[in-house]
Amino acid sequence: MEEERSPAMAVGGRRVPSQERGRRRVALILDAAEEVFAESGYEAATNTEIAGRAGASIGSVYQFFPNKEAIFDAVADRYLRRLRALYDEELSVEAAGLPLPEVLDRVMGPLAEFKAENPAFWTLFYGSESSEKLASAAEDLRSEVVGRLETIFAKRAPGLDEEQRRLYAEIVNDVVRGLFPLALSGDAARKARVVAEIKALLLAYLGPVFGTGALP
Amino acid sequence: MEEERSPAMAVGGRRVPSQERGRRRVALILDAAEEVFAESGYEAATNTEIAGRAGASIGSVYQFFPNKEAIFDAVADRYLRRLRALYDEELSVEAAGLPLPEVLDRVMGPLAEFKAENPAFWTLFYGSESSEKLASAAEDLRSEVVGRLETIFAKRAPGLDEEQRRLYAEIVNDVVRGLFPLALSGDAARKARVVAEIKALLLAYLGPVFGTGALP
Amino acid sequence: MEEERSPAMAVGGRRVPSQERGRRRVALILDAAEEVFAESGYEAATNTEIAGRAGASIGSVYQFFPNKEAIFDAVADRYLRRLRALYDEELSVEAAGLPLPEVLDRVMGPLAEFKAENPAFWTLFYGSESSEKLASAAEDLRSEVVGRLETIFAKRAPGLDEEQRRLYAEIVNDVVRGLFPLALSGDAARKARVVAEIKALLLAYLGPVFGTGALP
Amino acid sequence: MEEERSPAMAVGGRRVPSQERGRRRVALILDAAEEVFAESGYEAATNTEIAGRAGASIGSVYQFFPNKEAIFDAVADRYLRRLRALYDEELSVEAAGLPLPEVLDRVMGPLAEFKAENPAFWTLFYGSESSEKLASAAEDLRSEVVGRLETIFAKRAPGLDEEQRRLYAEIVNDVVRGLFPLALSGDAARKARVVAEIKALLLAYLGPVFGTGALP
DNA sequence: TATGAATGAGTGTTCATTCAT
DNA sequence: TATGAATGAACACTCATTCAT
Repeated sequence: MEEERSPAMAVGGRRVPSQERGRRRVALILDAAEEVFAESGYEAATNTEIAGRAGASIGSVYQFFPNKEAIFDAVADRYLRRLRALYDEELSVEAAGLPLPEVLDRVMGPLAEFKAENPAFWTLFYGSESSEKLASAAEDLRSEVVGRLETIFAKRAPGLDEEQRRLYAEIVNDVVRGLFPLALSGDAARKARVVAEIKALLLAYLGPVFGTGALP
Repeated sequence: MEEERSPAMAVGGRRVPSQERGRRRVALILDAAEEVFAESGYEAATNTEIAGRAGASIGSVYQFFPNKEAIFDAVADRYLRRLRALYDEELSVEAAGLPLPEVLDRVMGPLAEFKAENPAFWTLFYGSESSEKLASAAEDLRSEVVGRLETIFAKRAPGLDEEQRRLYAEIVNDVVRGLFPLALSGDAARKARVVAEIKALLLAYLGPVFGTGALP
Repeated sequence: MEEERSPAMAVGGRRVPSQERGRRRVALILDAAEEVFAESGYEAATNTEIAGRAGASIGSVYQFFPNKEAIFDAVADRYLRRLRALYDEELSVEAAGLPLPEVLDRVMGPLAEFKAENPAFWTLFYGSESSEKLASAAEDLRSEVVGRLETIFAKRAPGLDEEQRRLYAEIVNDVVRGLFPLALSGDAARKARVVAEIKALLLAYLGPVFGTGALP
Repeated sequence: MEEERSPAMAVGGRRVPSQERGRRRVALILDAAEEVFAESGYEAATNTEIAGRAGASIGSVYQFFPNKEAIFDAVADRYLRRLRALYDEELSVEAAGLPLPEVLDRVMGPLAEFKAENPAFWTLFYGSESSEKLASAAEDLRSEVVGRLETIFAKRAPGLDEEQRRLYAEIVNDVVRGLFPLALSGDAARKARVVAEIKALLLAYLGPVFGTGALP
């Protein structure tokens, strides 16, 4: 992935690894951190555990990250970049003109794919509100999605009050966020069914406002 | 509060306080725990802090609760009892026959009221932390609400496949849970508006299946 | 010692020990800390070592002191109280009227006694300037002595410019402080000799200004 | 600086740098170390910080110094050489014949100059920390000065008991060392005044023994 | 030779839990 | 029964030192 060339460190690292070895280390640490944060939550995760799973010594971790928070930030940042890349492909401005069901597919599709490929992601970002750390990272993610939805809604219903438009965007985001765990609570068939229900739900709600057909 | 006569301890207590004084102590501890858990989350909360706010010594706390987990369980249990009492009033079986909008009011009303009266509740149960502890408590709450919704839906659409019915119940629960935080992100007007939107959303989705009018 | 009834904790403790057992603990910890600080200096001293020598667990130490700094402060405070008590006896205002040699005895005597009884004291307070912690504690001690000297000098030479008087007081303090280690570098004979030299030195310097006889 | 031709490494180095480049590196490292030791004290100073300020990598530092102690020793040694050079000029054997006030000037002058030019020096050597490391370095410095004073005193009072003579030398050294910080606690006027007082103090004490005039 | 990544023992500190009084 | 002192494993983080490149 091109956008990860100069990685994580941009966010708040201690030392940008200048050797190839260091760059590999950082990636391993982030992978391990992802796992551990997801399993235990931010508070309960321990740097020692992260180091252990990354096959590194604790000192090595601190060579690149000044503290636990920075590790988390780097993980969050990596997620954000990846999700943004996914949405850049599927939910660009042109997508606004597609029929509403397809637009919804393109909202939920990347998220589903992302969730499948990054099992830690959902737990981490949408499974918490209490830790400020987590909440702020989740907020970044939320802005990303809500912003894109607003743009699309603006294209489809230019006359709509801006605040109302934003509310729609937020509702869509929160509905998806609220229902996605249900979609993963079973086998593929179940999953398909729940996703279909979510789509039905949103279509019933949004159709009258934004029209269901393709934009002319 | 009547429903707490034979109290919390049923869940995981060490010793059922037979003296009035003991019962008061337990209540104070739970009140304090509620506060502390809400402010700091389960992990970061400390038993010493809880004891302090309850005006008790740490030794005293351990006289009634064998460990931190038990305190949390008791808090959760108390919530569950209170919420159940609220729903017993508003969402009894007879409510199933009311017009759908009113049914939805009776689903969301108690929750809103409860959330308002117990500020710790939402943060604690729906702001997980991916801790198993929290997740299991949240699951109990979820069953409570989903079960009631199933009963109501069974009344309104007896022909519906049971699994489908359950899915509807779960979706309603998750939508409400997913959108409620948005409802509280602003002033009273905002709140009313978001709640109205949630209702509109659910009506548009459920109306065709369950009918919007009162049951004959 | 009467003045240590409600001890150390006044300075910045975490919890005032309410049980006798706790009070004994605190005293043991302070004794150990005194030793360790003296041997290793503030920076290099470790709380674990202090706990170990006090026969306490590390947790016990933190039960009474919130951090290393507080331990040091308590040690310093204890020294200050003890030294003050000593000087209260020997260097009260009336002492100002004695013959100068005796005044000097009463300046150096308590210090010598104190140094002998508290071997850690000198190393700790007069052996450092670099650590701010130490420096500030030393400053307190210095003020104590310099202040008393000023009072005495004021009595003996009321016409003297106040600033000049203060300078004399500071010089005496610093000379004593600077030469005392020499006084302890040998056996009793050597010690007596050096102390005599210090007295001679100060008499030669102060005599012309403050007179050597008793005040009328 | 001439006296550093075959440099510091004599004391505890790992490898005598034969290249010009290496010699410059060592000097830079020592400069940095001087700064860092002075700012933070021996214990708190970190080799990484030293390396950083010297514009070198930590590995590079270890190419020249086997450990932190060796760096300190080299710094101390450099000071000693410099101070010795200064005293070689001003306090040579011939100086013994000058009038006593001038002799004292030549004792204190170089020290004042040296202290002004090497701000780290005093803090480092006379602001111990009760570390053995520091103490031993300070001892070297002390010997240097005390030795010279003994020589001078031997010239001026050949009949004096050797031990007594040594005691005088030590006292002078300790008085100066003890009072110099006071001399720097204010502006130039204050400084001059305190230095004058020190001189007066020492003259009053030494005059009767060593005579104040020039040696015939 | 220079670089900087790797190591891990050690430090201050916290907190659930136990236990003596 | 109530109190609060005692315990120690665990955690975040540092830093001297070594070693691969």
